[in-house]
Amino acid sequence: MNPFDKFDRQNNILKGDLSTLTSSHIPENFPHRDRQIGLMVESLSSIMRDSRPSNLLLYGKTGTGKSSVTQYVISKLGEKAPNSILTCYLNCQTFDSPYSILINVARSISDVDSIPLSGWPLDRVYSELNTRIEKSKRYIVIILDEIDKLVEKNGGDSLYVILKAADESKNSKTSIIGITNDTSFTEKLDSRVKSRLNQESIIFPPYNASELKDILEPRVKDIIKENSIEEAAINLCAAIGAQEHGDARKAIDLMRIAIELAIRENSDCVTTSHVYKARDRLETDVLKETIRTLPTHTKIVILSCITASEINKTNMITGEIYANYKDICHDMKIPPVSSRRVSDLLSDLEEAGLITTTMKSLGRYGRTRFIQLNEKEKEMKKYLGEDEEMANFNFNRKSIQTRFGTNDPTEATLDKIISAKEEERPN
DNA sequence: ACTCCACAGGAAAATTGGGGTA
DNA sequence: TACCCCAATTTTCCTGTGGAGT
Repeated sequence: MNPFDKFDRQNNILKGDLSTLTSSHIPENFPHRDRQIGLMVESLSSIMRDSRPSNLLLYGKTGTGKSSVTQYVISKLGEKAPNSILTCYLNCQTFDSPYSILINVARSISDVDSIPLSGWPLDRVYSELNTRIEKSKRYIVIILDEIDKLVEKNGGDSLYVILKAADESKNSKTSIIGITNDTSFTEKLDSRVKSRLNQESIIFPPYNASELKDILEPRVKDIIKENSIEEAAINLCAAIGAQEHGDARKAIDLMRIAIELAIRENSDCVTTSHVYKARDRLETDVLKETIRTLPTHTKIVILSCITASEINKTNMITGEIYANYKDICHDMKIPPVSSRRVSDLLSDLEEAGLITTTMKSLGRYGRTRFIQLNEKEKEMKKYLGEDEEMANFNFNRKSIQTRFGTNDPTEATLDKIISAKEEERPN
């Protein structure tokens, strides 16, 4: 059979465009978000009257519609009042320094590309931003996604600078929308920032399964031929999304992948088994992407964890991981970073969900973090093996002897200490 | 009660690399 | 070209700490 036959064979399922089932797609209506939309519109339209700009803070876990609703509302307002609203969307994970934020806001106000990515003193960027704001005479809405990252990284300085810039603009009205999934976010703020930022907040609660179904169903019906999807498949997507703290993004991604799989299998109907397969694939995709985008030294650290765990099985501690890491760097002829730095990289890995660490004190033998790889160890190793940066690492190497430096309690002692500890606290 | 391990993690110093000015 | 300024990243230096050993 000619492999290209597959190409022109009609699929039995799709009648519309599958790309409407991506999380970046902004739909025309948002089930169960009327209240939030109403509040946002109310608040934003008050900037357009001459009243003082009020800043908004949106709370909610991932996939509860914060970003999508924001983009939707902004675009609708833009249609109502063309050429008077200017938006600037920034993800604070990527742009986390005062400098990069100011630059990006300034650039989106007017794209005269005169501000270099580095080199200017901050106050020059600041005054340049102010003149651009005043010149533009438009309403400016700055959306700061994952705004909590700004506080973690440098104590909220960036936030203060940007709020001040917004406050001081005279001719134009500038408003800031902060998006966060950290409900305790405001507690970490310093009071001068808090009063400016926390003027109005809107909460996006997680979706439950039936709400997720209301989201999925109309979108699916638009692009799928009649009777080409089991009701149960939709329900399952909704249920899995609801389990994951009411995550609509996950439910939507699952649905899309399930449909793709069904098409690839050339079946007539999307079934629950497609959804289950989609769930597995989604998981591996996320893991693969997480590992691929890790910085070089972070990759080596996770590699160090993996090779160490192959020998040690359990109970890896920071010192061992670092010693092993240095060995690997030596093998790969890469200069290693300091142990202090590796300590931070381990925290990064924990945040990325690749490892779990527990602080434990071994009394005489110090206090350190115990490191456990997550259950996808084999896959992680495989993806690292495919990574070109890791190409000259010998994946068969085995060498790790360090344990507690020179002052080595025997393995048995350590195990005793640990098991004694675990008996104390069974959970 | 006191010691001391093996780090955690804060703070300051040093390095790196982009950019400006003369 | 030489030299200065700047932000970001890392290193260096440091203080703090839970609990087994003594």
